Amino acid sequence: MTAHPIAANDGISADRREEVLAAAAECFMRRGYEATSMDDVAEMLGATKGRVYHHFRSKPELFFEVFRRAISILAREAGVHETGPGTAAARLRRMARAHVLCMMETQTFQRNLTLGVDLYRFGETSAEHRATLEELMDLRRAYEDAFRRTFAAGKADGSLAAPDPSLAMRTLLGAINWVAVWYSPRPGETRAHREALADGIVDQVLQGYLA
Amino acid sequence: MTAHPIAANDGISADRREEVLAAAAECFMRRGYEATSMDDVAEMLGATKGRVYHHFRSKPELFFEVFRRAISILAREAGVHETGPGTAAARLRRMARAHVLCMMETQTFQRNLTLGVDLYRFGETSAEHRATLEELMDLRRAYEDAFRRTFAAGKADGSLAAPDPSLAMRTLLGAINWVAVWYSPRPGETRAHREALADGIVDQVLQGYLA
DNA sequence: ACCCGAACATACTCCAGAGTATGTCCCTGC
DNA sequence: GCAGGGACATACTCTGGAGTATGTTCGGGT
Repeated sequence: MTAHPIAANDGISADRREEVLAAAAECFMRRGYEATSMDDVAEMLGATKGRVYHHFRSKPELFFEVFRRAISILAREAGVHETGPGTAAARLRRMARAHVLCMMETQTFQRNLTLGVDLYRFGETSAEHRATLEELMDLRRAYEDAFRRTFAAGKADGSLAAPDPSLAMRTLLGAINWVAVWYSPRPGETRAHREALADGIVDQVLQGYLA
Repeated sequence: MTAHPIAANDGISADRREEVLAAAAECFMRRGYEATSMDDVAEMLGATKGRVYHHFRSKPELFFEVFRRAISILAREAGVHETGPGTAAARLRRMARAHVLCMMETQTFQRNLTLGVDLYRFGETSAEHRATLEELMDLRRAYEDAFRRTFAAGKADGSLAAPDPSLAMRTLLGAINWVAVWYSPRPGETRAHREALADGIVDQVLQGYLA
């Protein structure tokens, strides 16, 4: 965070924390939040609980970080395309395409978004955690709103035909979020291959919203 | 199952078992599988664990029954429309519409389908449970295949334009499965209201696949 | 050479929750 | 009217997992 005299040391430390975060994402994605034990996360690292608790205060906070990371990736990769050249339809296509690629390439993080929403709906978290969850849900809502706004913009500039932008956003996001559920990378699969697949998906799905 | 001398008694008993099943579905949907305790299910019934364990041998078996019920509802309500009058596009529309209505009206059961798939992907269930899970996944696959076949039929009869029926099935199911995630019934909502919403969703989503 | 703190590992505590064993009530058939 | 079993409630056991307290190693600063 703050500038330390030895920047190199800070970078190493951050990397090791990152490893823990990635292992946690993997575990949470596979077994779900509750079924994942802190020992599971440690085992995946070839380490012990000590290491995990050294970097994260508790299991909820570890999960929250995974969630936060997932959204921040989406916002950076896909959300940025909201402001860009071309019609609303063109921008929406770029957003959706980037979103699908995120679902495929950072699947371990992205699948935790759904888990987080479930946790929110009827979590028994108390006070402090509740507040954090609210904040995370706001981040998610903010990201989704980019899609909603773009649908509305498409209605205005005539490039999209969405009677209900809110509903359109939900069906579109449903279709492309679902990618994280069924997609698994083929061995020896290249980036170009994924891009082609993403294009195919987006082409088909977006067909329903074009003017 | 088998015909008993006193049919009335059997019916009453079946109803009480049904109550437990519904309570379990509600709990599993809210908290997820692992986070739900057998005491939670009992508490929702205003009863104790004794009652739950009287009707179901274990927690996994209870969940499996919920899952099985969810698919059987889908197959009965939506799957049956695979064989019907009209073009493949018309049949697909009826299937999708019924599917969406199931997502809204039997949400508690349907949301457990996703949980089941997650459980399957990396469950630590052993031997017997593993076999049951395989069987349940087959049931799900069989249901999804109805959509896949209908897309293929639409390619043949010229009513649908799906280059890849398998991919089309996935994006379509993604969009309409997602309904169970975001939909919650408005107070005082009528069946007609839900049907209108379902029509709106299906109209929009199907647009992308029409020839 | 020594100290200190980051970065872990080890060895505990403690509770929630699955499963069980047993008791209780009531209805039904004889 | 009584024997038996279905349909639970009560009262346990026992393990797994979150969190903690304490030990250990190692690299850098003085």
